[in-house]
Amino acid sequence: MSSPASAAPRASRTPWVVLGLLAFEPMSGYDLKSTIENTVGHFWQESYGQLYPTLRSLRAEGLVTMTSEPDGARVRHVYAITDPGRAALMAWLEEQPRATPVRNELLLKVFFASLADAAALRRHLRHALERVDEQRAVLAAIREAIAREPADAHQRRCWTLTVDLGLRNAEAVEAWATQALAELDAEADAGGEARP
Amino acid sequence: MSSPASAAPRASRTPWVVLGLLAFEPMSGYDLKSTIENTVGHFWQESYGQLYPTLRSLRAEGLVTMTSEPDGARVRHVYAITDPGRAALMAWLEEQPRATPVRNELLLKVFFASLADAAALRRHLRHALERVDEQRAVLAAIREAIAREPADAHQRRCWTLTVDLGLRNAEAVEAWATQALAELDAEADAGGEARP
DNA sequence: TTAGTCATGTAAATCGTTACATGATTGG
DNA sequence: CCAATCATGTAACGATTTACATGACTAA
Repeated sequence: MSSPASAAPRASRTPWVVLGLLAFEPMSGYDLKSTIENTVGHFWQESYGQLYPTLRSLRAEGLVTMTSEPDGARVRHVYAITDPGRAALMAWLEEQPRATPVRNELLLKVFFASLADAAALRRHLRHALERVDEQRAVLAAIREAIAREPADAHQRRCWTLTVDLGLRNAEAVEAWATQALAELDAEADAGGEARP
Repeated sequence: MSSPASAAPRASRTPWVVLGLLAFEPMSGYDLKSTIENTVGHFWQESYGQLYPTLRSLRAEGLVTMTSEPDGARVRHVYAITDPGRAALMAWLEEQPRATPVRNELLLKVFFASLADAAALRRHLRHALERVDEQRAVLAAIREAIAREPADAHQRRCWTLTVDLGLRNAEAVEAWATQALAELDAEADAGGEARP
């Protein structure tokens, strides 16, 4: 008795990012993309291929409206959140966040590193340290963008909190990779191997 | 002149997890699933829906072989890595890891928390602290599983390194959430609001 | 004039999860 | 006998990315 598999429930968070940002300010799809990069970009990304279809369906559901503003020969499509949109967003914000599955390719290569040559592991660890610096620069830029934004204290605090965890994670990776490299050096010295 | 979009390049890392584990020991699809959970589960997950099709295509490419071992009335399908499979795996392990996009629903709710009621943010932070404890238990179990495994020192070190970063990340979240809750309390006291 | 950015999207393909389907074995 | 677990998968759907397509505006 095989009834058709009813399959996956709606799980995309894209609508919520969109509604959240539109709750601060009406914007175009293009603006949404760049605002996402400049604010939540260090822990959340969206592509145009997700954004535009999402805007279309949110509009169909009545959670956002679109107005066409003439801009020279072009037309800007500005989206704004509606009252039902705000209500849906609030309800979602109250819900306990679902665990977002973590996938870390660096750790995968570390886990299997004993199958490759010994230099590869060190290389990956040093590369991770370089990326920590880049990440710090990204976080600093976001922090400045927040500082420039006219917003009340509570709003600013919520935004800054996300940067804070980003910094702590960067520190965790830095301490981990540094210690790992030091231990590998110590083991190599003890084993009498040449260090690359 | 619209030639058909050639679309996404092969980006799945599932084949590499499979090849990596089979490089340690031949296994069935079922074994792969549970081994993944017990070893790399804290930073990498795979579903049967990914594993079985991947095993099929790896076999078609000659990177793994399948042997059918009778097991009572059942048949166990045991997969083993081939020499070309090992070569492909080594080459991948040498490559610099691509950045795996991070998506964190908790931070999304924190970022937008000023749009919801003030209690929700505290609730999410407290919930995060609880999940840190669960995560520590998972990591401890994996550490024990590694200790039970007969493996050489270097192999064991690589495996343990992944657990170490997991622990550091857990500490980062704990420190962050604890500090955030304390600061929110201080602000609430200063503002004269009731604390939930 | 040319590079860069603003701006709006679509098409194709792949990635990945969830739910389903099926049946044997094992321990209590 | 029954529940849990071993064991092997597939179907359907939804999520997401990448590449493409198009064109206006702007500053050097």
